[in-house]
Amino acid sequence: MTPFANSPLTRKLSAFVALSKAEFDVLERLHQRRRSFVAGRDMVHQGQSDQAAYILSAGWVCSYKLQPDGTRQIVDFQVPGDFLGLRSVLLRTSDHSFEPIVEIEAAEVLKSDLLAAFSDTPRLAIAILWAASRDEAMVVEHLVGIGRRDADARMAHFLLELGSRLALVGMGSREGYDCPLTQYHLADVLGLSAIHVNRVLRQLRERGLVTFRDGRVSFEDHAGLVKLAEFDAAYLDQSGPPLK
Amino acid sequence: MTPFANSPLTRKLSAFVALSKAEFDVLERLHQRRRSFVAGRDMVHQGQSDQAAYILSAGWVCSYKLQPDGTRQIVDFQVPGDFLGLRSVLLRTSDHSFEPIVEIEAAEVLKSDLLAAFSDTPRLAIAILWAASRDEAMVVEHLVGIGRRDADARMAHFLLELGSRLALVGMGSREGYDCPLTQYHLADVLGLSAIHVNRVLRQLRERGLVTFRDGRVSFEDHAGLVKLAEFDAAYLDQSGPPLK
DNA sequence: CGAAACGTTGAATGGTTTCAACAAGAGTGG
DNA sequence: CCACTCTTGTTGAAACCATTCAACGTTTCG
Repeated sequence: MTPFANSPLTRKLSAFVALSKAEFDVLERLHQRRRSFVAGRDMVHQGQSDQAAYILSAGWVCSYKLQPDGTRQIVDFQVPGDFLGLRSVLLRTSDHSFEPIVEIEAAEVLKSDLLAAFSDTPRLAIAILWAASRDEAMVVEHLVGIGRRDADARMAHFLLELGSRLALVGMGSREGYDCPLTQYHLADVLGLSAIHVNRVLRQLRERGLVTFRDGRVSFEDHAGLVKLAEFDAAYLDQSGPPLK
Repeated sequence: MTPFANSPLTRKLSAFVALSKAEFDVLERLHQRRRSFVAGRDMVHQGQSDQAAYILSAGWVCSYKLQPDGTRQIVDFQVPGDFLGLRSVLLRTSDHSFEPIVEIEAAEVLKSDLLAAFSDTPRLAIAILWAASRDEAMVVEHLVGIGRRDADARMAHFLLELGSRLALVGMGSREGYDCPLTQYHLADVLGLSAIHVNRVLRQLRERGLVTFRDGRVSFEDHAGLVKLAEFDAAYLDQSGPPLK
């Protein structure tokens, strides 16, 4: 096993594609330029045009957009194994900001490194683009949730989705997972007020479904929660990238 | 001028990149396989895995997701010049459905044609991927709107965004544009009830901002509407794809 | 100790939905 | 041609979900 066989990104991709030794090695090379960032200070600002992307290896990040009136909408969270700013590398300036929620570890990936990796190992390129496409599917699902689910189902769905994502990199299970988010983060991602988030959490707890407390999400009735959220993980556990 | 210099897609891309003769020709070739579809019947179903994409040349389409409870959330509309199902060609099965809103004209693009075009004219590839990335930015902006704007601003923002998109292909101006959507479509895209859409439209009309009537959107106070929606077209009129 | 961040709760307000009803036009079959 | 239905648009009233305002508790940290 290569030293990075346990890097979260490798784990995630391995869940869907059998990677060759050469592909492992290229992934390993992409992890070379390690950096860390403190919590709370933006890594990338809205409008900034930056040529670097990151592979998150430890910690949580959120990507968000600020409104003129001061409210913010979190578009997505990144957890270990996720790419960060992939789009802005390949295509254009970022139109949203990235903020580490806790201190994080990330590998910086330069545009040139990425393009080189892509031409060396096309299958890896497809696997990575597939992961990016999965991120997009999550944004769409998120849109559906905010548009058409009430606060309870929204919260339930969100907590379940996070659970699935974390399970893929070995950081969560059907029992629950560690989660550094505050109720303010939940409010900003779900399009609710922090106060209402508090009430919704209380209600879910009193119904014996989930407990969100002290940085830990505990599923007490996983099946019940799935039913409440009408959660169908199909958009996450797709059949994988079209290799071969 | 080539026969397709006026195809909406060519117009759209030309607004951001100066296309060479060769690139024009490749775009022309992509428009060969013309098809039409009747209104109301899905072109692609959720979950279907289809190898074809389409370039929409006339008419409107909506892409949406159906919820288990029967409600639907429209993710985006496609207007002439837009790609349809691009992602499902390159990457994976579609996770939402496409429904023509009126009878439409589209050019079918096979995976092989697209890949050939990409390798023949890399700049065109980048231009097309840039357009795809712009679509993504719209989905994100849409998410922000549903999460953090009230019904009035949401409606105003949506009507303005559509106006900008249509103006790019010569189908709209600061005065307004033709629009085949029903109030139910507006409800499903904005995450509102059709009844409330009706009230919001009435209010915007009575405030002298915009009139939505008989298949026509008329801006009566464009500046006022921009202000109400806090509409900033930056995410649409980006500096263009990173060519050169 | 005081300040700041996060969590918690109650009461009032308000935006949005639901229910119910009706109007107008298009298309259909008798 | 008419009656019929279906789709779309419109409006009022009641109910409800979520927000805002206000207050207070807890923990952490300088």
